[in-house]
Amino acid sequence: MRRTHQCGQLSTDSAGARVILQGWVNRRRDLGGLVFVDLRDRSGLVQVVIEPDSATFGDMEVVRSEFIIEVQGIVRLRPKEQRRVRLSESEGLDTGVIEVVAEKLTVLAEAQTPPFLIDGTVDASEVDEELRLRHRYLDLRRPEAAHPLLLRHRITKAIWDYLDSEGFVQVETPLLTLSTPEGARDYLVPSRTEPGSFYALPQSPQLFKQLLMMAGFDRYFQLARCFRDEDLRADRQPDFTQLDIEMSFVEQEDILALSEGLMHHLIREVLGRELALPFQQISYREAMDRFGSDKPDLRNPFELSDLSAAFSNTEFRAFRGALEAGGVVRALALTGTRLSRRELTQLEEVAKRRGAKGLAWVQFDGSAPKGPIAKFLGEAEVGALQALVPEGGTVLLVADSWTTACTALGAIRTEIPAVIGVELDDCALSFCWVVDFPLLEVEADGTFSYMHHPFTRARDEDLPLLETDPARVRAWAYDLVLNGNEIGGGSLRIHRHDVQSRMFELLGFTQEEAERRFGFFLRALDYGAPPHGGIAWGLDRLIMILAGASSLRDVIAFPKNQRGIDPLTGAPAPVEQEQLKELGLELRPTVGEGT
RNA sequence: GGAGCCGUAGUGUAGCGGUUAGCAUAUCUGCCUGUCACGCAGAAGGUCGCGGGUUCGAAUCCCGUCGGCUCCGCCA
Repeated sequence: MRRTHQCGQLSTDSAGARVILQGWVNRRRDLGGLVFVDLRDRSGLVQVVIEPDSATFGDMEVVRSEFIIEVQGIVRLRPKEQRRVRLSESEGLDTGVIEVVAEKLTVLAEAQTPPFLIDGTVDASEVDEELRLRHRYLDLRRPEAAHPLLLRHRITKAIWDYLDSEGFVQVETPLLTLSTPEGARDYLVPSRTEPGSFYALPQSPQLFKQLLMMAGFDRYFQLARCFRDEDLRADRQPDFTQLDIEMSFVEQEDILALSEGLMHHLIREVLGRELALPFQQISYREAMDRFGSDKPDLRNPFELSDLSAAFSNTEFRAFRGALEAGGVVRALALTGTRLSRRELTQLEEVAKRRGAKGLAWVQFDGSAPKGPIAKFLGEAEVGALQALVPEGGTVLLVADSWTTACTALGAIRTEIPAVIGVELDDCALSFCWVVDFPLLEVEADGTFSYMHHPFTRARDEDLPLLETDPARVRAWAYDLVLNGNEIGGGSLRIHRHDVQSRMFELLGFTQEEAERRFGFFLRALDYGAPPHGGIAWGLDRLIMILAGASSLRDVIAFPKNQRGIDPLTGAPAPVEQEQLKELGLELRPTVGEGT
């Protein structure tokens, strides 16, 4: 290796040293008789000065931004009046006080003018994101773009260290595996050796990690790549990374405690902050009741309340209809806040998007209620409403089924801070657990589907309900929530063949179907499966929040755009006819160009 | 599958019925020995995403389409 230092390593201590640096030209300032170059590598920037009497002065002529050059020279303190405490944003580096006087300058690689400025003078948000992703290798030269990846590295390092010290074993599970029904859409990979058959890329290593427990691996983890062929969002990529954890002979509290310990370690290591443990636990029911969400953001001060009783004799037809249909009247009280018509309309849109038929509102500016529904309100109802906003303000109301009313107001609750101009503390790390999820969800057609996944264990005391009232059965399932984002979820698993079969049955699988899809797994259960459970963290999302990013794309080296296309490589792309033939595949003429 | 926002030199933007399509920055040339977003002078650079329509006249208005982003559905 020729280089003796990295740019950012140099400091006043290096003064007088002869160094060889290699890096990119961040900027060039040509004063005619004197040329300055800011040289950049991963460690930071340092100023190189080429003096007119230098033998290498002429070499500078051709050098442009983003050329890669080697500079041999002497480090010296800058003239006193020319010292800059900080030239770069890189923490604490004081290369602004020194410079490298070039004795020899060699161009290692020329570079075209980049399609967007990457010298730190333009903020990334001002450049079209697609352009940046198409040239991601240029984008990542910017320290701000590279930062989330460096943070990511430190986070995964902390995870490895902590789990290793806790006796966990990292095991890799296959990427080419079996498609299992339901859940998300699978990515399929055709088999050449078994024409007509397909692998699926794993949506998660769920069954493999359970098999590892049956194999006696006690404590397992993996930074597992997972694949789900669903539409993308700012916080959803088709291939993403889970921290997958599974433990044997444990109960729910053991897994929560392990997760908390790990999170505490991680936050201390990468942010130098101390988390208060344990995290608050909120039941699913309570989370929905109070926050209208199963991933409540506890930084948000507003809460929902129930006014079903107060409106039991209401004359307001829309509310009475909802109550008679077995629904509820729920409210979101905004003490001291008045909203404009325009804002109320905007919020009503939010409620409607979540299935509410409308959004009612009442404002108190004294004791008289104002708003379109005020004239339908009896004295008791006005009293109940006013009790929610004793100092005046707005009450937003939705009457509907419990789920719809809670969800709609929950969505509004999330919007409120932005609407009324209150900022949630973005430095806060507000963790909580949501626990006691229902085992099952009732579909529109009245059938049951699992809420978490079909391997989730029901709470023992709720088991009798499976026959009488399955919707009320609670699961040993939990989600980890950070600032209103679901960043992890897990459960205790079924470890008995008979219980697992019963679960499949309940979910509408015929015995034959269950055998065909999960036979290998049911057989494994017959050979002695320990009680076990685990959790999977959405690693990308966690990093996104800790990096202060607003999109998963910022924390993934080479992300895909909203249509699942990688703007850099252009994937996915058509393949040669020959490749299809080998796989025994034929494209329908209407599909793609199919070259 | 659906809704919304956005597409103008390399980049970021102004212009919103008649402009030689403006500005900044980058690029190129010249000058410049202490700059650090160097400065100064000059030059080049535009199918106004694409197609159609309205109009005497369209970057501008209308329709369609393509692309990007955000959201709903979907994501055990």
